[in-house]
Amino acid sequence: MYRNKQFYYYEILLKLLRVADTLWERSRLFFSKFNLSPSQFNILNLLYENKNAMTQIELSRRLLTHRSNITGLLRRLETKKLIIRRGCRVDKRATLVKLTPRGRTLINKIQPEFRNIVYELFKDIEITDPSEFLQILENIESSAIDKSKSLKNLKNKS
Amino acid sequence: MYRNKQFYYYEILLKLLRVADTLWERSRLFFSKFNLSPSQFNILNLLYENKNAMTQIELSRRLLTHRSNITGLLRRLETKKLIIRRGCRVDKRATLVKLTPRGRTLINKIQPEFRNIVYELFKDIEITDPSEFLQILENIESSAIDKSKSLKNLKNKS
DNA sequence: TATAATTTGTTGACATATCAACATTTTCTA
DNA sequence: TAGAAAATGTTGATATGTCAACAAATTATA
Repeated sequence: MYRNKQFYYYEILLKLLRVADTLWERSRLFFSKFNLSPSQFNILNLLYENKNAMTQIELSRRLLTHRSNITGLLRRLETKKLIIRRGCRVDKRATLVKLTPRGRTLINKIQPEFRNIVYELFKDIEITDPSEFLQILENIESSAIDKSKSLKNLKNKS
Repeated sequence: MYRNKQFYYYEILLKLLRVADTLWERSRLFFSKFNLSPSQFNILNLLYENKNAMTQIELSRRLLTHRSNITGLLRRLETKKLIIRRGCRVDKRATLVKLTPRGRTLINKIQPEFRNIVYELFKDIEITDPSEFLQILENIESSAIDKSKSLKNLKNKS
C-alpha cells in the first residue's frame, strides 16, 4: 500500500498532538498527588533550575504562555506558599519570583519520582536512534515557529 | 559526550510536549482566520468524516476530552449554525450531532488549506523513515495510556 | 421482573489559556 | 532632553478543560 509523504505529514501532526495530549493527562494525574497542575509544576521546576529569581516575563517566555496567564498561576502558587514575589528594584515595572524553602522541598521530592515515571513510560519502547528522534522533534518545532512568525507577529510571547 | 537512555527519555518527553504546544498554537492562528478554535475544528472534522450523526459521548471518546467539555463546544458551534443536535429516538439519553450544510461547506473550504499548511510545515524536514517515526509516537501513546489506567480508572473517558 | 448499577448529558465550581485595555515604568529617537 | 514607543504586569471578558453531582434513561442482575 503506497503512502505518499503528505499522508505521513498529516498523520504525524495528528499523532503528535494526540500523544502530547495523552502525556499531559498522564502527568496531570501524577502531579495531582501533590496537589499541583502540570503548569504549576513547570513553573516550580523552572524556578528550581534558575537559582536566581526570575521575572514574570522570563517565565512566560520559557513556558510559551501569555504573560497574563503567569499572573494567575503565580497567585495560586503564592497562596500555597510555594513561591514569593517582590518588586524588582532595578526595573520597577518587573516582579521577581523565587521559590520558598517549602517550594524547593516539594520540587526536590517530586523530581526523582517524575523521572522514574518517565523512565517507566519509555523503557519498553524501541527507539533505534533517540538522538535522531529528538532532532526531528526539534526541527518540527523550529519549522512551526518560523511559520507562525510569518502568520502573525509573536510580540506578545517574546 | 555520553548520554544515557534516561537522559533521552526525559528530553524526548519535554520536547514532545513543547512541539505539540507550538503546533497547537500554530493551528490556533490558522483556524482563527475562520473564527474557529482547533477544538471546534476537530469536532467539525470528525463529524465530516462520519457521514452519519454521532452522539456526544462518541465525540468525547474520539477527541480525548471529558463529556462535559463537549456540551460547551457544541453549544458554541450550534450558535454559529455549524452543527445541529436532536434527541436520539432509540436511546433517549443520547443526543445526535450532525453538521449543517453551512458546517459542511466550511469544512470543505478549510481542509485543503490546512493540509497545505501541514505540508509547508514538514516539507523541509528530513525524516529518514516516516513510518517508523509514526510508529514510535504510537508506542509512546499506548504506553502512556496503559500507565494511566494503572493510576486511575479512566471510566469517564472511555 | 424489581431494583441496582451504569450510561448520557447538563450544570456549577474552578484552573488554565488567550486577548484587549490599562497604568506604570523604561527605552528609544528626533 | 522631551515626547513617542515599547515593555511589564494586572484586570476583565471569554474559551477550553476537569471534576462532582444531578436527572433521566438504559442495562444488568438477583
